[in-house]
Amino acid sequence: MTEEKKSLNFIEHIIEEDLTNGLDTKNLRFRFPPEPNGYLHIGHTKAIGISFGLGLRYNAPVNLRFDDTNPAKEEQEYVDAIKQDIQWLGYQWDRECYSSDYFQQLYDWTVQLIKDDKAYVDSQSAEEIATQKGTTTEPGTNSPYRNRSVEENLDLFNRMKSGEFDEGSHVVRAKIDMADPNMLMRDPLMYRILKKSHHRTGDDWCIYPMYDWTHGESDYIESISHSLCSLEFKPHRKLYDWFLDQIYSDNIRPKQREFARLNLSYTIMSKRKLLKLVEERVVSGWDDPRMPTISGLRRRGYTPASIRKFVETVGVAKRENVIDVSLLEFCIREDLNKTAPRVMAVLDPVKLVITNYPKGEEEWLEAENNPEDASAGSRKVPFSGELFIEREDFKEEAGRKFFRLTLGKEVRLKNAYIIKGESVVKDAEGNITEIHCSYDPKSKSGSGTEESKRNVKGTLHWVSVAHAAQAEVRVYDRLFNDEAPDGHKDKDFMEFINPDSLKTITGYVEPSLKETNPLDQFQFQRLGYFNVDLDSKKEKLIFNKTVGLRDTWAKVKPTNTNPQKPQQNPQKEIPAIEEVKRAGKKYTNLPDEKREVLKSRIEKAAEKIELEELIPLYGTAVKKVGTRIATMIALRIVLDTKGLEPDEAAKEFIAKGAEDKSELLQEEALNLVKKYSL
RNA sequence: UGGUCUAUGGUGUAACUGGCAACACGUCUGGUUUUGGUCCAGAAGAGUCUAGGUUCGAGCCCUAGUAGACCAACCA
Repeated sequence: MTEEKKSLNFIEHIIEEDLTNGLDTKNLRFRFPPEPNGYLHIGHTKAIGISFGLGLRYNAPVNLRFDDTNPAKEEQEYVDAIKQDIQWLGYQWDRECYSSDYFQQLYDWTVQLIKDDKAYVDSQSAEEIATQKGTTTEPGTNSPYRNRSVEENLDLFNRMKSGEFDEGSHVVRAKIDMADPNMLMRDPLMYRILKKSHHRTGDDWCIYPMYDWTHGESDYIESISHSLCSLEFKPHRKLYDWFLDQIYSDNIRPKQREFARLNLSYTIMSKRKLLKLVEERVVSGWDDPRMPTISGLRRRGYTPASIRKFVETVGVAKRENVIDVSLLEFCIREDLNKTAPRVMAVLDPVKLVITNYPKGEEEWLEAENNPEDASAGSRKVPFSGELFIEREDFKEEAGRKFFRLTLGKEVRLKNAYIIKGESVVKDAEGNITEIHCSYDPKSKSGSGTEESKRNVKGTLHWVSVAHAAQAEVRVYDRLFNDEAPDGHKDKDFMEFINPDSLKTITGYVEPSLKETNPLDQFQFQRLGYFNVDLDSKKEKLIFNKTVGLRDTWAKVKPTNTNPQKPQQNPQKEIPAIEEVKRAGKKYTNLPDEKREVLKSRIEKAAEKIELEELIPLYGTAVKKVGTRIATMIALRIVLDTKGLEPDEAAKEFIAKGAEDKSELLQEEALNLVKKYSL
């Protein structure tokens, strides 16, 4: 299609196969079916990305379908939020559908099932039905109501619909098999009575269909060709197909396929748990920038492109996975690096006085907006004799790896002059209150002088004290201290909440930032990417830190407060005999030169092996030709280095090898035969 | 305990009909750079969960085992 030669994931393989088996590309149609009972989060973007991505790839329509069959939990507010989030991500659905649109059709089909003796009304309590279900190891038992007559069932179902009965008094069940090893096939519920008002159908209905009875039929009604969902629905597939069998005539037959859901390290994805964070005020709301919700990410400064790239990069497969947040961070940095204007802001200020700068002077210096984008142009920033620089950028005594400002050394002020540290002023406690320096007037950036082109090792960002604007800056850290907060059986995820996930600081920003709008994005040079918060106003600027710059310096600093898990792969100590086996496995499958490498590896390992150690290998080695060869080579070396004659077991092994089908093995064996004249 | 699914560098995903295990992130070098960013060049790191089988040849096929996940809501 559009891309060159991207490898296909397993779902694309399935589709390709269907296509070669005669499915018309025109009949391809997908769907994204959220339940409107909460906000979308980063986990959903995988499902969204898969279905909408397939739509784009095959130029096929994708329906947005709200799976709204449980009025107890669903609200219009969520419908609206979900639509907004999907649009913001940049995807376009074909039709906007609702499962509730199919209530009548579902009802009619149920009547048909009852007539066909495939469904019945059960009048037991929920508890009774549950105990009859049996367990995963024991079959269930039939309901006493299972053999009601068609007429009675029809009558009861009709009266359920008309509101004659209380909640919980009757349900409709499919008549399948109470002994099926798949629990979902043990006469699953199709309808329950729910006297609740629905956000779309109001009080039209007081019976509502269950998920299983709704989903496949909705797919069928909409002519969905491939119905993609996450792995926990795998057991539902059998039921999905059974229900489809009952009503299928000749339309497109939808196919459910399942993929592994997305897990992100240091966060949680469950709607229930996210709700708890909101309710217990751990975060400020669903769109708190620390939340993994789409709205949280948006407020944090993540772009649609970065999220789409992320989803694309994580891939699609069927095994459980935990994706490192560093990949998400990479995606947003990559995007923002190309697009975010560079500005200067000082978040932990210390005053820098330029002693030889004319008192009261100021000048407006040219500053490039984005070195990655020539069309971004430039702007003017005010400079004066009193500046703020980052406290971290100065050290009285510095090691040779520190190339920021120290006494007696030179650094460049970004877009300005080269300065040299002269002295410090301290308060009574010994804290530095001012740093004094001198500047070289001829070194002004862009002035064309020789001094302006001089190379100094360090470059510092700064703002002018007199011109800077004050701003509140919210710096976020991960919400949880644990890689998998909800992955512990014995501990609650709330125990892992990071108490320092939000730091609110007051910083100084260059004056150009007074003219910004919420959600505008910037790179604060040398610090990271920041955006303007939704609550920011001209009188009170508020910025969110989206993500820091990649920082290799932070890693070598002794005071690294953000401990990355040390994940150096320890060199595994492999026993010599194991080495021979391993090398052997691969032996026959390689070209000559690579085989030589392997051979020398075997030979080297063999020097450490005793003759007796090889005996167990004669047995297993008979099975695999590579192992046989490796063992033969090892045997040769062992005999050589120890100056031994082959024992009985070895002789037998050699004799077998000399008659082997594999020429490589024969060759090795024959050498030994000759050498020891066997 | 029954059923279903899964197993490939630290992480995630590839490897078509069996044929030199690749890509991205991360890590580490070096270079460029008025951001310790970007960019450029390079390196280390897996022999594909284990044991068998089929095959000239297995990550891929077969058998058994092990480990993990999912399944007993009038939720989706």
